[in-house]
Amino acid sequence: MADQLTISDIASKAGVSKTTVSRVLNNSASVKKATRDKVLAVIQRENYSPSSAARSLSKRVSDTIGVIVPQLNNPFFGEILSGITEILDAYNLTMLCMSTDDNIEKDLASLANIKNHQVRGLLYTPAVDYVSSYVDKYDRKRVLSLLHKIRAPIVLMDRQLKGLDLDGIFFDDTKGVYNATKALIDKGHTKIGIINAPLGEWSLARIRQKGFADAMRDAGLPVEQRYIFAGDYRMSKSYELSKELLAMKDRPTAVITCNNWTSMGFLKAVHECGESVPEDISCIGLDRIEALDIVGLNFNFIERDAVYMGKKAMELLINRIAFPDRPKQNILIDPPVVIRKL
Amino acid sequence: MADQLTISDIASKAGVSKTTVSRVLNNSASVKKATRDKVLAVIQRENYSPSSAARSLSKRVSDTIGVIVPQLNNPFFGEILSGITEILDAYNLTMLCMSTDDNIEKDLASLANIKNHQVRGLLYTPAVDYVSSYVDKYDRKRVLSLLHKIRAPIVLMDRQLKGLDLDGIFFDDTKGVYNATKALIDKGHTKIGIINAPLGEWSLARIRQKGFADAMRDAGLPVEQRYIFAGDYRMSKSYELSKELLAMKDRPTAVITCNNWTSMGFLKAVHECGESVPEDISCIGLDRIEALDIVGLNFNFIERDAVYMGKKAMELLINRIAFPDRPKQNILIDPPVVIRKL
DNA sequence: CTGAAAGCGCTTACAG
DNA sequence: CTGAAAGCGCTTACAG
Repeated sequence: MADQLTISDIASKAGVSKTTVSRVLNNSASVKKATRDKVLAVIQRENYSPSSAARSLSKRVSDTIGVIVPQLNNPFFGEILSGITEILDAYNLTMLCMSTDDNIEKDLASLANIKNHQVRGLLYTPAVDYVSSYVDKYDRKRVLSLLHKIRAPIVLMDRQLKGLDLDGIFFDDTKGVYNATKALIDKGHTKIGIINAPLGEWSLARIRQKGFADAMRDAGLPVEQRYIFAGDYRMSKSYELSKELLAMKDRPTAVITCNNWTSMGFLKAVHECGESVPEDISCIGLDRIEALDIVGLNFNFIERDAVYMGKKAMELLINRIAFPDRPKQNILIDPPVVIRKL
Repeated sequence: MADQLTISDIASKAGVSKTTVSRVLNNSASVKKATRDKVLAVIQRENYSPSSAARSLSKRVSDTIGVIVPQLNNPFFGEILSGITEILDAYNLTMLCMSTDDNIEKDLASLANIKNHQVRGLLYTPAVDYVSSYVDKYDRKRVLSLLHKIRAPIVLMDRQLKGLDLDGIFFDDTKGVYNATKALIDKGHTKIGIINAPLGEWSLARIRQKGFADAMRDAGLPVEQRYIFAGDYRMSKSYELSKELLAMKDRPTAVITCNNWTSMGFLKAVHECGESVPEDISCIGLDRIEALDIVGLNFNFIERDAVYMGKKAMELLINRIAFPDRPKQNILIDPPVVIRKL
């Protein structure tokens, strides 16, 4: 078996020039129908498909898009990827996928990698909020420089980078948490806790906190500092904090948990204390937890449809590739609050 | 800002030839220390990194590995990806990721795509069991031909393709299901059902069924055809079948559910019927369902560590790339049965 | 409608 | 230890 079929092989077998083969491959210039058919037949018969490396090199862009997410074993991002691929295939694009583990160095390395691959576009969930003053100035410089060097369009997913003129798609967490908090208040709760993350580090934490604070303020309720817990959106930390919360003498009667793992940590702590939700303490979490829903556990949540986010992000990117000069778009998805039992 | 820095720019700035720059980039031939340092300094200062397309074209292999999985929104595969990336980064490889949605056409398209990208290797979970007689002969031919054209090493993950001399890593589902069934029998159950998938289509279904049948036989128990349900490893189908099962007059007292979604569908049905596990009917599922575990729902399961599988698969691939001629390896992971409450 | 030639940005014998 | 030159497999002006 010959090594790898090249465009020259096809050209000679079809009795035409490489140029012509290239043209039918790319549907670029007009080729006489008879010629085209002949070439197509050979391509078909030989099962030829062009090398993407060669193609990328001469076109100066590849047929790939980059996807950078902070975690791959979080179903939230799995669903985003799933949404992305739904659209991707229709455009003959391939996904270069990297996970940064919420780590700055890996994030920068991924960005550099993306640059070298000359992707057509990038779907990006930054590992940290580089624009925040919390982040080291040097790291901010580096990320900005890399972002600038990636000539392809970039669409932000789920996490904002304020002040950078980029397309983006986000959930309106402020509204989601506001509505969730309000639901709790309407039910009569006044002592409401929240397990979130450090506001400096996470823009997500800020917008979620805002929804909470706004709702409390609108109801004339004070925001008690001691009812605010800063986790890291991971389960184990949330579990610890929840234990603390549950052990308080004057503890909250309801809690907002700010992502799926935070909710899991909370529920674990509640269960271990022999208590239950919502009998002993109420809870509304950010993100559906499918399994709980299914077994009728009455878990209340703010629903973020991640598959939808992935699809929309990819559509934004496709549009941006097609129309580079249109003003940037930021889509805000309104996440409904689903109350099973308060 | 200049368009894109090339190796020529670096060469001229450093006052050496492209060849020399290439050599320090690749650490290929020996370069005088002074020269190397000079070149390195320029690369550093200019923040240069070579185009991967150009590199791939001249080396005839890319710096990517392909990963083909059937689903991206199943946490099982999310965890596999997560395991893969843990290893990947250390080798400066990038992951091309595709999802086939358990669909033959998408699977073939992905394989073709992988071929064009000249990946260094492929981690592959086939959409269907191409070797089974159930699959159209023409499709089998096509997949075999594609697999053959991908010159890079291939490692199978989770789903076997019997008769093809490939590396692979799998869970010993036969043993897992055997032990689970035995646990049920030891507890006194004799009427045991199983929600699996069609045996012809799925090799996974066959090995799981075998574990079940073996355990029944070893216990001298008959395998009742009407207690065997063939779903499709998706939730909605399992839900339907479970409703049927629960409505049987002489129904099983215990059920084996053959993947995470099958378990979810079953639990949903049980819950909707106002019954509970294990009081009204016992269950052991394949795959942990983290959320249930956490809220103390006493869900029994056969534990498949998907992150571990991803890591090991990647390690197999790395080894195969390094030693192309060693005999192929097949790793069988023994999945423990975790019993919470029977 | 078609083809010869140059070029994309690297690597790799080959020569020195 | 270093460099000039050819080549990887495509695409794209340019010319006809």
